[in-house]
Amino acid sequence: MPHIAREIDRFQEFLKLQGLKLTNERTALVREIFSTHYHFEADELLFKMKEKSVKISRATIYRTLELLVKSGMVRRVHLGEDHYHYEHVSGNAHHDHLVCTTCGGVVEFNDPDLETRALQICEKKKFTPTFHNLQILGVCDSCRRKGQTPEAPDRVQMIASRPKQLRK
Amino acid sequence: MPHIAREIDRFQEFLKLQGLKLTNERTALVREIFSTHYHFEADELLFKMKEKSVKISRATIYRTLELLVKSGMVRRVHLGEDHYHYEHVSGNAHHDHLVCTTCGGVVEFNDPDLETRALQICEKKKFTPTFHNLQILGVCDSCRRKGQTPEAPDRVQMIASRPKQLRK
DNA sequence: TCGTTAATTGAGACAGAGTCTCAGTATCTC
DNA sequence: GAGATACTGAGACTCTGTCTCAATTAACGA
Repeated sequence: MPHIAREIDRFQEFLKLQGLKLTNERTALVREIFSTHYHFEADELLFKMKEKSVKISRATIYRTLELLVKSGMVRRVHLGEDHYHYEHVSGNAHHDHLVCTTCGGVVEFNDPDLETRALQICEKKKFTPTFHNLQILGVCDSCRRKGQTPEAPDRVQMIASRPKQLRK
Repeated sequence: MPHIAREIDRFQEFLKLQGLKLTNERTALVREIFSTHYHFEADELLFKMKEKSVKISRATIYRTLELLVKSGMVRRVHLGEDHYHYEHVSGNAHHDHLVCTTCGGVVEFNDPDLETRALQICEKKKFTPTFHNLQILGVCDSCRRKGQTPEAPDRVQMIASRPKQLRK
């Protein structure tokens, strides 16, 4: 997979600039993240690696994710749950999320008009923005067809989440 | 304070509809939330009550907040930290947040154009929205004047947070 | 290729936010 | 006022995430 090799190179370059090292663990994680996952949780990554019998500790997972975020290759986002989700950044295009509170599905969108408007608001408030994060919670088309009706606005606080894997 | 009495009534009405009871603890929490705080954390509330020598357990705090969220009187929001913040809903006007990553300050804004655009996006994606949550992270005017420069976009992940109170 | 040095790793302790259980207590309704 | 039922507090527990420290490994130069 040439595409993944490129990501690994990109990461290595970043590491070198910081005087840091590319290890087997870091390589394996970049490979995993950029090959299959899109939105994922740290714990999920830990589980996947265990499944593949690649031994990587929780501490290393979190440390590597932090580096990937710093390098700009991975983004840390809130999707309405009480912990972080991560997503890899391939096209570099900023985007936001529609999160279905019924099935937990996530749809991305990028809307230049919305971005522009957000910048105008910042300007008006003399605020220097660096990052923004918009989640719209609701019910996706296919869940709605299945008869799911949305909760009253402002009361939706939980989204459907996958069953937890065992920790150890 | 007639205004707070009204909020308590509102909550009681909600509780009655659900076959639930208004207790001293719940009343005290509504009073606290609607009298002084605006954005607050569960733990902060716990601490304030302790300070006032009103004995309320953590479990009750969380249980009551959940009810208040269900009733629509309180909203649960992410402000860029890894745990929830709450805010009471008085005017019922939806708003979003500018969060300063330097001082931790929060500025609210409500922008009809932005809301409209968000709805249009949902329509296009056949998504039925119920709630949305937009945080713009960056540096506020007064911090910028003090010479704080923003981090590179997409790499800002932490915001300044107040020192933690002791748990117990 | 080898040795040195400094970064990295894993195990497990720790911390913070939030949930759950259960026995004792308070509220609401009649 | 009594009974039924919901509520509370204490503390155990879970989950996410961080930290420490001894042992390991990558990277660089000779």
